[in-house]
Amino acid sequence: MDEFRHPLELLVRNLQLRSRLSAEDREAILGLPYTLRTLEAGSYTMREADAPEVCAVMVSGFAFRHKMAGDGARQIVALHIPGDALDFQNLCLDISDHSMQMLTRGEVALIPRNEINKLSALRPAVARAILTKILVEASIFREWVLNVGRRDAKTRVAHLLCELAVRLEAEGLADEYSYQLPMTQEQLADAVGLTPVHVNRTLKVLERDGFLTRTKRSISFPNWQQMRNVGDFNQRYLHLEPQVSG
Amino acid sequence: MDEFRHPLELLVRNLQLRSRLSAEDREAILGLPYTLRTLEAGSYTMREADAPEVCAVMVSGFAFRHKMAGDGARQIVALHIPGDALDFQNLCLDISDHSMQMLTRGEVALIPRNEINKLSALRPAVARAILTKILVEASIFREWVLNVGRRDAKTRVAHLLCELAVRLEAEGLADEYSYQLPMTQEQLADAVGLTPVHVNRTLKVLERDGFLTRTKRSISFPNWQQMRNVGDFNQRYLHLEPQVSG
DNA sequence: CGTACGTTTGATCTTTCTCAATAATGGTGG
DNA sequence: CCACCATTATTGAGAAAGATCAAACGTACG
Repeated sequence: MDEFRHPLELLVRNLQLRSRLSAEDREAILGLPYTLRTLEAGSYTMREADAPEVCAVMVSGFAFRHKMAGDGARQIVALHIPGDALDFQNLCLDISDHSMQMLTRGEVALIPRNEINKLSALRPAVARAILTKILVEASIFREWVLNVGRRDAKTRVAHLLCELAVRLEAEGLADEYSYQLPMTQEQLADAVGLTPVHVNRTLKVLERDGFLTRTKRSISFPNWQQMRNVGDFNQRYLHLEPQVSG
Repeated sequence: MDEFRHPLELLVRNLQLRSRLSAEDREAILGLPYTLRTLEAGSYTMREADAPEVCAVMVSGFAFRHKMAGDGARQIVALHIPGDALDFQNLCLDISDHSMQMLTRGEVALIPRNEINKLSALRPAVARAILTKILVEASIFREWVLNVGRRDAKTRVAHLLCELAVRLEAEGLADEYSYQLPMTQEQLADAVGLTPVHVNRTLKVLERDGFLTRTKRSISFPNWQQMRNVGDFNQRYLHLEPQVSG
């Protein structure tokens, strides 16, 4: 079942999580011109103040979006998994307000920005699917604000882990709420606005209390219901329930 | 100079901060059907889990977008000023993932959702202007995450005040970096992820050190350059520099 | 003029950070 | 396969930012 797969297949599947696309729409997306590129962990796909020219789509691997505070502190503001388009957020903006880095080694399909605009103009359903995806990303930002602003360390870390589990599951990249977490505790800390030391202690507590199991970089939840609870996690903000119309 | 003004005039101006609109585009927006409504401070324009049917545009007054944590804590995730559309964020989403409340008494123009969609389909420049606005709002969310996640109390509060100053100024609603701040310290606290008590102390420090002056609900910055500094504020993320194309 | 709401202040407590050291782990070259 | 190095994870002790609790003070408005 691991036959050849079109690199943009995952993007199509991702968009279809929330939008209906006709066969022609799907074909049109798969027909977009792209360049496939393999990137090392840590490499940048975009830097703050850059002018984005292509739209990268994650084919394999993980990436994160981040901003720096004046004192050098880093805040990760989003995580991206295969099927995500990394640059929908810049579609109409000429200067990037943040940076994007690979979390792991992975492949990325680079699509010229104007090709996406052309396609959107031609196919309203595609335009709408992209807009929907953009709005869901915004929803995730809002939840991220809440997470970082109003939840204590334990809840905060648990919430992030829950979000990743559900997103990976929706994409078909994890099952039974167990997945590879390719983040160091320092990156985790930058995502939740804590220090690495405190993230470490928090993970230990979650583990001690039986909410999660870690082995190397793999993570799993013995009791998903309980984990959701600890993480104050309600997936409504991911808008995965089928959307009907507009 | 306070003659009659079309309620959607401010929306048009707002969109034109980042997008070019032709005279016909502007007319088309002003031609949208709407219902004008006056809302009291504290009233909701939308609740989490609601199905949004109209798109509200702020004509006068202020509003805020917020989410609740499981323990009852509230996080304000966005502030809106006249000219902002409150529901672009829900344009393609059928269930709201957050709530919106009036900060002050104010007027709102309610536009049927599908009218906006129809107009977008008809006028690509309008669609693009709306998308741009949506992306800028997302950028503000990202900065909000950074603010709440990685800045200390003083910087955090200062940053929020700076953002409001610049946004109001851009809209022509404040001058010389002095404006009416219609928020209680409790609301301010919910916006920056602190307690009201600590916000109070922080404001006092900012005042004592000469970074700001407060009289009633009015606020001003004796030295804007210094204030920006304290607030670690760089307005790039507001994308107010003229955008050229795509 | 009294009530409700918002602000201010003090005292104390907690969570999280900081600093520092030690232990694993993974990858590399030999 | 092993020794070595660089990262990452873990742990402890002490410090600090911010939270909590409680009370007093203002102010606006009916």
